[in-house]
Amino acid sequence: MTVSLNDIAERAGVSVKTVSGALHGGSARMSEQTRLRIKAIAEELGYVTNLAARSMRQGWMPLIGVVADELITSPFATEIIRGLDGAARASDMAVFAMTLNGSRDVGAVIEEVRRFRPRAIAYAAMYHKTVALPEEFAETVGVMINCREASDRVTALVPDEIGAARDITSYLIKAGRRNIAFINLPGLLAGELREAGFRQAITEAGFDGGGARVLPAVRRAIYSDRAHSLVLSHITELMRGPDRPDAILCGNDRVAMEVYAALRRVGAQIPDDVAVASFDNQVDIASRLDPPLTTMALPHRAMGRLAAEILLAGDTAPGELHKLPFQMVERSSV
Amino acid sequence: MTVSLNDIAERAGVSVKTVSGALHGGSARMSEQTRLRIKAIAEELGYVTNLAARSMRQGWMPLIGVVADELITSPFATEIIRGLDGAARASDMAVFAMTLNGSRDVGAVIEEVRRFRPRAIAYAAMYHKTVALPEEFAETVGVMINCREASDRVTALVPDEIGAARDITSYLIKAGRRNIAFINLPGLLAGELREAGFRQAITEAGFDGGGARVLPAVRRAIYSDRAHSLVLSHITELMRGPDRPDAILCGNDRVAMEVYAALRRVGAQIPDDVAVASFDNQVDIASRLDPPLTTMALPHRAMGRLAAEILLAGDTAPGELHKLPFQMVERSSV
DNA sequence: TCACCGAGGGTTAACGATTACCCATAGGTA
DNA sequence: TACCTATGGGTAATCGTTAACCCTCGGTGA
Repeated sequence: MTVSLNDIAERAGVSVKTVSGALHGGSARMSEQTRLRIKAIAEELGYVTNLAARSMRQGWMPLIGVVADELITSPFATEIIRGLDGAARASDMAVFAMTLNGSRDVGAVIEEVRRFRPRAIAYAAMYHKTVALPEEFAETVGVMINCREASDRVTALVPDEIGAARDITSYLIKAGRRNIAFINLPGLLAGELREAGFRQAITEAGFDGGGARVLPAVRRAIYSDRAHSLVLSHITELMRGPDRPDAILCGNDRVAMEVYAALRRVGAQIPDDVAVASFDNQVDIASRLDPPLTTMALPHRAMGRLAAEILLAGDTAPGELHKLPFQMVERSSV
Repeated sequence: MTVSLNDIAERAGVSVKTVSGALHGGSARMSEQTRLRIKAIAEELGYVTNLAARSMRQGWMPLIGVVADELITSPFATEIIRGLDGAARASDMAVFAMTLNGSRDVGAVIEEVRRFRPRAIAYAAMYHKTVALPEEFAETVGVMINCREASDRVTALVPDEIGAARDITSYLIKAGRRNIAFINLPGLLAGELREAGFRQAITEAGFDGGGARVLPAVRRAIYSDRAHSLVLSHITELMRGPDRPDAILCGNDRVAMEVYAALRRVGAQIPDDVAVASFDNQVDIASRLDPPLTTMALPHRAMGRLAAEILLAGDTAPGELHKLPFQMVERSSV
């Protein structure tokens, strides 16, 4: 059914190895004429390289395996795959992702991926977190993306949450805001780190006494329809209180969306009365809010790209931790 | 380096074929004792099946190849992959997706996928559209997902846009709304079909004269920050005019988001003054709007699942067109 | 004249898993 | 006793590609 090198060899009246050399071996000794003739026949017959067969000799398939922790449900985390894919393609590799949707255990999925003999394996998380990788996979997985392994045995790529929080807070301060509240998402690693960065920037700027407050945003799950209740009460309290903030930094864009709604309820204007800034740059939300939201974009694409580069470089890294910078997207909410 | 059947056979003192039978061949004649002993050794040595090697005999890798048209940029279209994955897994298959990001031509990407010798190939689009597949790939691609091939040579799975529009319109009518405006997204196949369904439902209900109007929503690209300008002017005009609508059906959730903002500007209450309904159920948006948006959820998951089932059934379908029903998600905007 | 060289291409042995076919033994049966 | 069959397992070919090694045939310098 499918065309093999053999078929081409027969048709061309040469040996298989000559065909192989003509099609793939860049430097094989061979007259240009023969090479062209063989290529023409391959084209005519509709030959498609069989990578599985090639992999028998090579020992691996030209694949970067990705074990993804719910990745698929995240709208913007697909950027990770995009970054991986771009860098992989440069080495003529493809990305092969497998998702562990909740119930299944990590080890089993890693083994499933290994059956395809990828050149290297990465573990990617949907949101920044710490992951406990089973002992025996510490050296199977080459890079952790958007997460770190509990005992830091594996090289990890994570967003620089603290730095981003410091940057955006400084930005608010430079914009003249002096009384900044931070509405955080409790229970998330990213939230904790962002809060730490926020505090650092406030302290460094030297006006802690006056303004900074940190409030938890929601208790319910992110996808709950009713999550905004807490935000509304906080905002109402803040804006009606004696010490009105002139800026609100949000734990992420979703919180910002709720903050927008709450501010509207209490009649506050963005950015005139209150500036709003946030993290993530979840495009559908951030660019569509009214006014469009200034936010720190997660370095997902960059993490993907760097991951592929590290994996393909092949130098067994000693479990470093790379913190990648966010990028500020200035819109009109500040 | 990696463990092969040979290594296990040596260790167990049996032949390779016996090991193969013990590990994979369910019904091979063999004492249970031997089977268990071999399995134990395989486990101990950390054996992982080499699917590439197996594929040499089988002729294909246990993969469903997916050629995805920008799929990766779409937050909710990942549901297609999820559906595919679920159904594929039931047959011990994996999904292997490759994205054509704009510049590259379809044929080249299909060939790239074919190099991995997938059992079958699907073509998936990010949003409902018509695709012109190069002539020679009409029989390589087994199923079109969320799109149809221009000349309908390939079995296609698409959302039943017309039916969905009729359903949601009828729902608005049943809710007592009599003056319904449809704010559409021009230039999209889905928009055209939804509009047709809307008109059908209005006509069937018998009160066309009074209320239904169709207005284009935006001219700019979907991701433009300034896209909402047109919506705002339309809504202002509608709501201030003599013939105020009591319901607005939106071309999709993004339009709805802008409609919300516009209605707020003109001081209209949702759903008391105006009910709002929409299409897509883009969760981040629909469930977070205030009030949460009633919308028709796209059957992405179902399309993925059905695609895998069709591909794996193997019966060369004669280019049918399957229209899959949306699911209504009732929230509180109606 | 002859050993040598390089271009061009052939032979063959892997790679790992599967499978069609064959063999040996034990126990039952005519 | 001779034959048959079920059980447990071995042998070797095969899939498509690559790579190590070999062969042949002009031409060339000594």
